[in-house]
Amino acid sequence: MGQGCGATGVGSGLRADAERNRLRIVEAAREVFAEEGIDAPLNEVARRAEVGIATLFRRFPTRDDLVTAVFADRMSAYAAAVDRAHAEPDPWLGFCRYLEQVCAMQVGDRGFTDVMTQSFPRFRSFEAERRRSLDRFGDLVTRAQQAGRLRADFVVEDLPLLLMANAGVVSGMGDAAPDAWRRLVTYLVQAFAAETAEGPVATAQPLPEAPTPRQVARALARVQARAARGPGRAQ
Amino acid sequence: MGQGCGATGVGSGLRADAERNRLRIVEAAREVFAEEGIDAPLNEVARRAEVGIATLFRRFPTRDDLVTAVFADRMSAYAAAVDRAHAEPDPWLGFCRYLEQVCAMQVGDRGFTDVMTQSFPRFRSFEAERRRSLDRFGDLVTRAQQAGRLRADFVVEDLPLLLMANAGVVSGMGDAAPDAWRRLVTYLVQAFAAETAEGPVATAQPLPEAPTPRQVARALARVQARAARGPGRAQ
DNA sequence: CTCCAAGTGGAGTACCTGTTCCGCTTACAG
DNA sequence: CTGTAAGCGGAACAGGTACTCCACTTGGAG
Repeated sequence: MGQGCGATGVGSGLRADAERNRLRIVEAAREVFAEEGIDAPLNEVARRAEVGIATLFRRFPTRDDLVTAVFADRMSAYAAAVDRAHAEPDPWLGFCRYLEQVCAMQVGDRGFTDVMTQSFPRFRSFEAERRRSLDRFGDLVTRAQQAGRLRADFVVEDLPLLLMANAGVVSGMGDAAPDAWRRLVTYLVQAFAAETAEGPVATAQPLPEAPTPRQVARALARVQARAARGPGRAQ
Repeated sequence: MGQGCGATGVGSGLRADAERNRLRIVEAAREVFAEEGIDAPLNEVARRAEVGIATLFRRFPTRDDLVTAVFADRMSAYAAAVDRAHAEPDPWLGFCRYLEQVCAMQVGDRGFTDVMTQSFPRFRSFEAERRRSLDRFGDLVTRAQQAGRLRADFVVEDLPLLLMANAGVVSGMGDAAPDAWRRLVTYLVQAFAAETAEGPVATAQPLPEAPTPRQVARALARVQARAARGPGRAQ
């Protein structure tokens, strides 16, 4: 007698109206998160989706479930970027374009910036993708170094460094100067060039130690812990 | 008959016990702001000062009053740094040291980072000091450029850019990698060197437009507006 | 010592956000 | 068409923070 779940065709297992609401919620969350970051009030998401708050919580019991659903496709794009970079025949150009693309992704979407800089370990579902991307980025680095274009003391951990710096500029400048980040990235790309490292300035001032992978991991975990402690404030 | 205000000696105009409490509050706020940023709950400040919440609000009617009191001396230090830089005989060294000092000030004090990156226009009392510092920094820039050590396309608006980038790294890495910011600053200093700008990489990839002073001002104002709208969240 | 204005602390109010509960509605299988 | 489980919405509860009010205490002038 009536197991109810009709499953009209796909394996969603949701009633048609429920599936429709789910999509409305994700769509609304995409907008809200982009504007206010992933800590935006969920009330607002439900309101914009024209859905009761309970419906939102029923479908996405935790904020992270919602974030995961919202940014899944962007994460794929992030993962795809490194593959595109590998396809580029010129190692240095591939390296530079990758940095620029990744930084560009942080622009105009505060939510994705949050996900990129604080939230990798927070969302388990993204961890595998992130790890793979970083590995592939390592290949990119090696290739550019062997071509003699990227300085030898560049390490993969400089990528999170760049992402955090870029996030600072993006969130600091906001829409008042939406292209300011390009200037930072250009400065840094020039600093990353092998010839810069061989110049007298660089020789006189050696690069300080990069953060270790463990340190980066701890840093990201710390942000996660802070977010867990208090879902408020933060800014 | 009794106008009450004894004024023990200095012009504080406060009763002795009240003055004592004021100091306790500022001291507590200094600690709390350093740890949690300038949006930290004021409850916590009052608790740590062992003072009733009403006392805090009576003495500092707005959060900004408290922030101003807490960071007045640090702002003086910030202003003094540019003078020290001018005293340095080598223009390039003075320029570099200034950048490093200013960035170092953002480390280990989340509150000061907030004040430096979001809050200049928010706190009128600091506006004059900031403007003067930026002017003096402009002299530093000119001097270093005339010495042929600083690239000609460097502009004073690159300083807020650097501060925002640095703030991103400082808050992102936290105490997990407390020295990571040095690596960013070193990269950037090398990028700022004149010889870097003359290299083939820089020539191939010209620097994008810097944000105009107006854009920077608007960016900072925007952050102020957001902070005014909702004293929560942020993080 | 007396007195009172300055000062105090904590309870109270208001607002915001997260999260759950529960009675009502509806899609859809039979 | 009908029954029912899935789904729904909003009220209610909970916790945290900003800010105010007011009855009580106290420094210090005279």
